[in-house]
Amino acid sequence: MNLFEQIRTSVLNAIETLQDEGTLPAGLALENVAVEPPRDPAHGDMATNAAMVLAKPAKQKPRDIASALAAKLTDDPRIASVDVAGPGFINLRLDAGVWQALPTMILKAGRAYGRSTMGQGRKVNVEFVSANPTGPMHVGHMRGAIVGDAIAALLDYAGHEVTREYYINDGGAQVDVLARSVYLRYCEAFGRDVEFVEGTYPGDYLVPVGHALKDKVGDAFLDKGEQFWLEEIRDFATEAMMDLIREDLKALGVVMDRFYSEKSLYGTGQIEAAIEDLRGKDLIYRGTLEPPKGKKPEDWEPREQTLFRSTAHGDDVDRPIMKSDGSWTYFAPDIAYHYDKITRGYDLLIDIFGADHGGYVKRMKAAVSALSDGKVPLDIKLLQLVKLYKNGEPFKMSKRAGTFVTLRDVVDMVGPDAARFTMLTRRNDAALDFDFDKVVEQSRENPVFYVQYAHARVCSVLRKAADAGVATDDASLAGADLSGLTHEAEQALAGKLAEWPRCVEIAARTNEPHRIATYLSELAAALHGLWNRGNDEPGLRFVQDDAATTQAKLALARATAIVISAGLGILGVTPVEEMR
RNA sequence: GCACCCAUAGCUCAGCUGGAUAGAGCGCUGCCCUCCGAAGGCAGAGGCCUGAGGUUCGAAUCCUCAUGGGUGCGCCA
Repeated sequence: MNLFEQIRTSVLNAIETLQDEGTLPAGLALENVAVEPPRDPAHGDMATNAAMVLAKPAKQKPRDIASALAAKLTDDPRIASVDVAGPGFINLRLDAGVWQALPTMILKAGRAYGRSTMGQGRKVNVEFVSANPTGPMHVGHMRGAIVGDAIAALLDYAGHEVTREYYINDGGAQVDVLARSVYLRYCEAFGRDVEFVEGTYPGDYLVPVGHALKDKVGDAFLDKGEQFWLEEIRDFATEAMMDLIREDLKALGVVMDRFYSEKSLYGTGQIEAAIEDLRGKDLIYRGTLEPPKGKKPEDWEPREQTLFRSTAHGDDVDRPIMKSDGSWTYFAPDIAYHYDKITRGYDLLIDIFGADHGGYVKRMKAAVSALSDGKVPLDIKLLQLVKLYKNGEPFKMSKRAGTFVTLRDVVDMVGPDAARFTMLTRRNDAALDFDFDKVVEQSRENPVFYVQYAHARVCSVLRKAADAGVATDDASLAGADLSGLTHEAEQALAGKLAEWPRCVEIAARTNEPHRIATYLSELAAALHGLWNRGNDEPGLRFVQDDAATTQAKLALARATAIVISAGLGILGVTPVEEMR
């Protein structure tokens, strides 16, 4: 399926032949032998670094190895010509038939073209969003939701068994604050005057929750002390907030496989069990931490605490897991939660955090390393800020003034597709500019539009051909004879299509979905490029006078649309059939 | 003070487990629209890949140091 892998196999076979002949020594490490698209298309269709990689271990000159390899590679019927260039690159030009076969293969495979088995069914847990259940989600959560969902989809496409998971922080003090805030709204629902003092959430999104509570319990909690209602309102309010969050996620097109409650870890012995596991490894002890140098907290005083020896697993200092009053710190349930994930048998854990949680990466990795005896890797993606703009001007939001941009606001303004694609065009560790006007702008500079437009153009030309009586279903196009597709612009597009499986594997290996978005922009550019050439050279247009030629060209176009559709599918974006 | 992240064209950013002459869009300059969708197209100028060392046949990419920016740093999650 992956043309680059197929040719790489051919290169490896050629190396083996040379080894059998004694030209090359046996036992060479071949992992670094790569077959890649050349930087400059003039160099050919593919290039391999084999000779340069093998030169040192084989104790031969790279150019000599290259010449010997080149001679063997010409035996492969798919390889039309071979030449040695530069320090020892072997440039390959493939037989035109190889390119011409590609669209046919894609038409037969559909969106499965590019699927990879590299994951080998390994179980992966992607934990993302995990916003506190104290209010609606904002744009920062949105980037996390989109990136996490795309990573999950990407790994699924690359052959992993993926679970999307959300950790509900419903065990800390912030849900008590939520409960008190809802209590105020509840009182308000009875016409009382209330005051939102320091330490409560004044947002009006709690107004309906207060009313709902009134409907449920009547005046049972009115004029009662906190001890009578705190627990019940906490549960009620948390559930209401989670309903809100689930709805927002749904509006974005994100569906979690599991919501995992922090509270469920308390009183069940799970935290204790995780800590006991660490204690059994001699990683828990009583001790006193040094104050941080340089910036010493005002109220610093030496204190003996229960600590996790995270330094034994790469952290800078050991971390407290218990407060002085004997209750757990937030870190303890986090440890227990990850212990649970490990126990559930995942081969890989991925956490998506905001960049402001960067300080917790080392300790979390240390915990997972300790709990799994180094067997389960934890990859933590830190997401940088999203900066909002409106028409080029910074869009300031201030919680105090109440002009707080929620995830829902953004989705309502630009739609889930534009929001998702735009959020996936940048690396996670780069800050992202999000301009409300630009993400819906229909122009070359907006990649969302550019990629969608390419897909719509193909759909449009297929409709046009169908109107002219050409059979344009995938099965018919798969039967077309593509031997007439010899133009370099057509081959460039086919070459881009050949890169798709490779792109998927690189993106999946690095957990970087933005690579899919970058690839789609390039693929769209190749399609638009070919289309534009058709303006000057009528022979390159997709719809020709005779049906057979038209079908051949449409096969290439339709294959492109299939790959765009598959790529957008990973990003969670719906491909459109027309732009109107 | 320490840790982590970042630094690529005037601007916003890509850059493949290290590969050949570092790419795209915007902006700029010059051409082009009787043509399947010109909500544009083609061409051109524009770079010490922050700096200095190192590893390597080969470094924007890996390592060290420096500089500049972001984030965080014991009973908040």
